[in-house]
Amino acid sequence: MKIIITEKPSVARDLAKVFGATTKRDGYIEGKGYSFTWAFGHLLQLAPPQEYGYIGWKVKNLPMLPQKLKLSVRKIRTNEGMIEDPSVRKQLNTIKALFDIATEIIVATDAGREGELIFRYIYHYLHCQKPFRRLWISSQTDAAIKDGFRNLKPGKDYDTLFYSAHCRSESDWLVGMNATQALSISAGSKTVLSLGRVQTPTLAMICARYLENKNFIPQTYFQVIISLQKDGQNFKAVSKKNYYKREEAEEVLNAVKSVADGFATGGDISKVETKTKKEQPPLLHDLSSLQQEANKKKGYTADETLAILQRLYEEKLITYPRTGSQYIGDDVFETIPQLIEKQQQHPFFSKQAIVLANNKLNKRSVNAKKVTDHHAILPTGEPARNLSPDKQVLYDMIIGRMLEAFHEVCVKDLTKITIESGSTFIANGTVIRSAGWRAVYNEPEENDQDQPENNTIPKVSEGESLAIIEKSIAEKQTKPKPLYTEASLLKAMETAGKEIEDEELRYAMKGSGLGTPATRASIIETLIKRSYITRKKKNLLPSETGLAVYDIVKDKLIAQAELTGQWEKRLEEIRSGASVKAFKEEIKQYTRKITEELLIAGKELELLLEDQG
DNA sequence: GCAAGGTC
Repeated sequence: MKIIITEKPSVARDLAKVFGATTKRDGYIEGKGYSFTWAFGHLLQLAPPQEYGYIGWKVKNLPMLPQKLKLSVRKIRTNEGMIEDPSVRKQLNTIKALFDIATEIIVATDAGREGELIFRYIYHYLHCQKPFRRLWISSQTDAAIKDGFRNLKPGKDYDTLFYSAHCRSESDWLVGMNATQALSISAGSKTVLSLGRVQTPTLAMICARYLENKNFIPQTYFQVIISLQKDGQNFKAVSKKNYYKREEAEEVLNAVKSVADGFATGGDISKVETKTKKEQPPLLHDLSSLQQEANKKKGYTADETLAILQRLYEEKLITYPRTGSQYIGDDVFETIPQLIEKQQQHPFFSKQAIVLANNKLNKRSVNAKKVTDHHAILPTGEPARNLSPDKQVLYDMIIGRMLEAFHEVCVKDLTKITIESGSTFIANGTVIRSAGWRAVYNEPEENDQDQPENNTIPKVSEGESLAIIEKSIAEKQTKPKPLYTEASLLKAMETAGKEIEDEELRYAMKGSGLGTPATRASIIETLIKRSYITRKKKNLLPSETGLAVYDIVKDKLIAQAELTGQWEKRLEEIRSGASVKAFKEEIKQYTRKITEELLIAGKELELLLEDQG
């Protein structure tokens, strides 16, 4: 019996179907000499400190540096505290029984670092010794699966990938557990003050933005606005300069030769520039972009969106949602015309679905090289009837984005007119020549409010003089960067590291950022659970505790996105063959250092937390 | 009581 193990049940079902295996057993599917079993994510986790004899949270235990970290079965929280998850234990027993009778093991967990770790942890925990081969595919179409099985790789080809995954896992444990205990103990052990490679830089971003916003001193400035007329059509122009004194603006205003001042045509057109701009459609959705859209448009939290998507996925209405790729491969692209055709009955999108059916599809979102473990989120094409309102909203966002992504470019004429009337004024106009993908939602763009755009601008030419029928002064204020919302925080986590100065570290974080698509929502929830941050309307605000923790760690490496960059660089080196030993030693050193620092620094928090009661 | 990672 050949045993295939996947990361999650849905993949096992897809593989079994291709092989024609149809007998459903408890925890696996059987047929044609194969058994397809599965994990559900990580079944095993690094054992908590008490399993090494570090009982209670005590300074004498710190830093906790066990000789060897152990694995233990995933736990769930119950009224009696943390217990082994019985469904996980049961599935491990199923996997063990299958491994015991296996003539061959084929590893089909997701094609990535964590997928490798999910299998290796199971394999080691079960003390399995049998050789295994690796399936490495990034789409679940029949063709991709068949091709993948014809090209199974020796398991050992992925040993270094496992080493890098293992280092990631152990390093997060060592730094996170020790830093958390050190800070919590030295602050008086009244509450859990957690710290970690991902959560602490995330907290730092929220706090830094909050303080920047709070301490921002707005500056008043003035613009002079004129209204011109041509052939009975009005449009606005704004002074080229901003003025910081009202008197200056008034001088400029007074110099404007308006009709009221006795000038029938006091606005001289000195320049007309028109250029055509092609605007590509947005890419297909990945989890993060969808969470951002759902937060902006509907106020859903990242966590809520993920939960709703999981239900849509379990009902087989959408493809795998926890993806970090906004692309699909050519094999999936072949199925797109049918998926679009199915939307021709859609109450809102039918018209554009019909338009698309008759158009050549835009292939901007088609790039097999940019498909990582999973491709972009798509509908499966299964009929979606009677969805709850929440599900309908997200399902429609996925459909809408699919239609946009395969649509034609939007073509616009951008016109910039320069007008002289005492001083220089600028009018900007945008005319959409061909809406392309923008026809899907048909929503106006968000404009830069400093430069009002005229949706239509009459045809004018250089040398013409137009009537100025109105003039006024607009008083404005400079604005701080806005507080983070979940949408902007997700974006910031994704792109964290883009500003890192060291080129190598910046490169190492490219395409990863802080956390992963699957974990960002839970990182935000952790910060809320610790009372580090609160939600206020759409904004995320730091609490007193959050700010106090930030103040203690803000200059330390643990609060910087660079830490992830440094690790990613080393982990990639390990994946390509570098020694694990040196990195592990550095992590130990860093653990000792940060633990020692926090045991001292946390004392500053003790009084503050007492004050809060 | 604690990390970050995965998923029902």
